[in-house]
Amino acid sequence: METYTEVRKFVSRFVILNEEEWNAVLPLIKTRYLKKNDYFVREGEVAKYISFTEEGYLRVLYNHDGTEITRDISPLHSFVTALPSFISHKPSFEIIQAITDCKLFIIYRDDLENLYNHYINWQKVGRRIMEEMFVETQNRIYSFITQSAEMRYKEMMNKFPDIFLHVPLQYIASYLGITSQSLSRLRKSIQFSEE
Amino acid sequence: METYTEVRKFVSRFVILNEEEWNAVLPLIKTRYLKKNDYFVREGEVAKYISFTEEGYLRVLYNHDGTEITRDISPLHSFVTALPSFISHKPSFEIIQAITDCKLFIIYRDDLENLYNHYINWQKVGRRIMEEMFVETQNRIYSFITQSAEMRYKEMMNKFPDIFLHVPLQYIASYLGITSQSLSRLRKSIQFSEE
DNA sequence: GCTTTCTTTTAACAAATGGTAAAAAAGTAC
DNA sequence: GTACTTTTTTACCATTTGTTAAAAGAAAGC
Repeated sequence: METYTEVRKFVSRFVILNEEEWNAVLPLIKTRYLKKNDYFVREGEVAKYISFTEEGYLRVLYNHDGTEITRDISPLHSFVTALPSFISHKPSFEIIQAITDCKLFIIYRDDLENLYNHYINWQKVGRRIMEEMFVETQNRIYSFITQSAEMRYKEMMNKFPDIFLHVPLQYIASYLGITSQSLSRLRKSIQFSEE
Repeated sequence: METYTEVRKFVSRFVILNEEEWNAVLPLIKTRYLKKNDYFVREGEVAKYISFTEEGYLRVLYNHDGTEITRDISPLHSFVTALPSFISHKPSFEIIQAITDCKLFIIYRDDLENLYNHYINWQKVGRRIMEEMFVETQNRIYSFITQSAEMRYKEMMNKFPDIFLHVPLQYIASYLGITSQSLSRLRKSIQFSEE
């Protein structure tokens, strides 16, 4: 029997739920395993679930004139979905793919909607998580405006050191907004300036 | 007596409220006028209100080593606050300033919190608006990753033509992530390629 | 209206990043 | 283990954007 310890820890950062509220979500959670490179959301498919990365890393990308643009790499123990599709019920231009083998906890959109509509505190959880993710994304905007690629790279190393152990550099380069050749050059120059 | 037509229109895009729910917000809304260059949130001040720009334009900026970085320019009829401060109750590093004379509808954080806690549908409005703003911000991340400054400029021209009538170019340059000199050069080269 | 201040533009050079191509390294499949 | 595929690195040149400084233009104050 799953205990969903990490999910509960995550949710508790925003709203403290009583036992009834917490128990309401338990029957809605399914477990899904993905192998490396499997898709969680394919291009053109409607995103019907939200997922929590219990184990492993996902990336959110899209196809830009044949080039894969990685917009996000999910940290461990975070919620991920292709939000534009999830909220509009329209086909997703965003693709979600497993970077490593993954164990995901997923909830159907309709189940989540139900939960939201029956429990004001779950509605609040949804709002608070969105607020937090919005602020995170704003900070990333600031980093694009004010920082060089090198600084963005170094900050990412500090903030998510574990990601560098599991995620190909080309995805990281795209996340940082540069080509993998530029990232390679950056890494080389950093290496020399450190020695 | 204010009718808050634009606010209602905005909110209705997300959730249809019944009269009781709608009426609940009316006593919470205050009107505030700002002159050009007045501050809505000062640096170091806690953001105690959210505002809706009934008239005029606000910008969200912060001080980066003495340079003002404009992270956002509010379109007409949109909600604005310094969210990190608003949700954490901590002093704001973000500054919100009037670019033009403004008429704002504002709601105190505590009043809004109350509204959220008494009406699940208002909680839902908050969540849905946050989702939407999050998606908007994600799209801006994509534009930083995939587009040149010139393309970002052109897209902004298409999307917010009114902003260019009211907002100094230096703020727009910062919003686009470039210097005002670079924007000036861009505009010149676009002008020649059009003729 | 004149002066002062702030904003925008211009220019020349510097630095950062992209594009193309190919080699090297690492990972995967059989 | 070998062949094959994918990822990362290297190199060279092109392009974009930044930096510094100054001039031109526009707005604000008196």
